[in-house]
Amino acid sequence: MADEDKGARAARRGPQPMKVSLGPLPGYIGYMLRQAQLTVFARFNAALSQFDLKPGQFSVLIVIDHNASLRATDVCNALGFQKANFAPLIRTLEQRGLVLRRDCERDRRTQTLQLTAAGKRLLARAMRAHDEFERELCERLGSSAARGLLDRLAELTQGP
Amino acid sequence: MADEDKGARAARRGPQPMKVSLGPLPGYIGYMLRQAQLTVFARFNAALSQFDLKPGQFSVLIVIDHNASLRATDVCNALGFQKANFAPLIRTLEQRGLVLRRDCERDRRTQTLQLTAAGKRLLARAMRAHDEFERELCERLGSSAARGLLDRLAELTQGP
DNA sequence: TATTGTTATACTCTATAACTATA
DNA sequence: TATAGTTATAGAGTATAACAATA
Repeated sequence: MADEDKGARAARRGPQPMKVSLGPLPGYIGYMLRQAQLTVFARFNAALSQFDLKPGQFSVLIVIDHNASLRATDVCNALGFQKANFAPLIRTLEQRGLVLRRDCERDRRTQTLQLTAAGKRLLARAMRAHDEFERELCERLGSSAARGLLDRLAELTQGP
Repeated sequence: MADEDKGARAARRGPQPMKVSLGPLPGYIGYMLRQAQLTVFARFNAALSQFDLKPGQFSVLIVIDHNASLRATDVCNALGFQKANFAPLIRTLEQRGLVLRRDCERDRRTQTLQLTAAGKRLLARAMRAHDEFERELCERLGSSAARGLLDRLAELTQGP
């Protein structure tokens, strides 16, 4: 439908697509954080769509890659997962051949997690796509402002 | 359990609570945005718990309060709700006596939304609690840094 | 024909409790 | 007794499709 039609119809009818005021919401840190997070996650998913990696899966691969002999509990504590929710996530990654679970000799309740060769390859490719994604975010903000943003976000996350 | 016990046991056993490296994650805008949003929303819910208002409900009350003769579609467009998910939310607010839906004379498909007197009173009290909550966030960051943060978040939210 | 608002439904994320096998 | 990991389950939040009433 053309804009002229829409405007004309709105003028003659009563209810119409309104210009809505958000009031003080755009000045609220919580509201803006939420909007930004939704936007950035949507862009993340678009940028990494070819790898079929959601943010949570990507972060798990990174943490496993950066720590030798990790256990499921360690990953959960580091990333804030409930262990009950971690089980299906890691099973998916294992079934995709990205992660290997090896029985631990010293404690037979647990397995140590590591990336397979295929997992390392996929993560390396995903990291390149993510680095480009991150670079675009920083370009949008300016590199100095981007560092400042990370510092502010860390301050919000910390503490009581 | 005392720390000494934990440390001693960890030394003699194999697997232990590890110091886990997050690798590059704390340098990623998406990761830090998510952590900060989770933290801030948890604090929001604590600060407004006595009013039984979740962030989405609070934002709906604010938008209705700041716009005369709003329709459901307008609120959905402004706040990014699906209309199917808005229906139960606004019904809850109506049943709590906070919002009034008046049949629209000019378009009988729709109703105009407005706050009841009780809705205005509750929102006013919730706003005072939220202003205090926001003040604490800004204190944590410093007021100049807080303004900068809002600007960066707006830049992330905007555009393609 | 298009739009408003509703219901039904499904998928994801997240949270808790109960269970097993170990320790 | 306490811990690691699993399953089952329930609650949010979010998405689409189909529908009735109205424009």
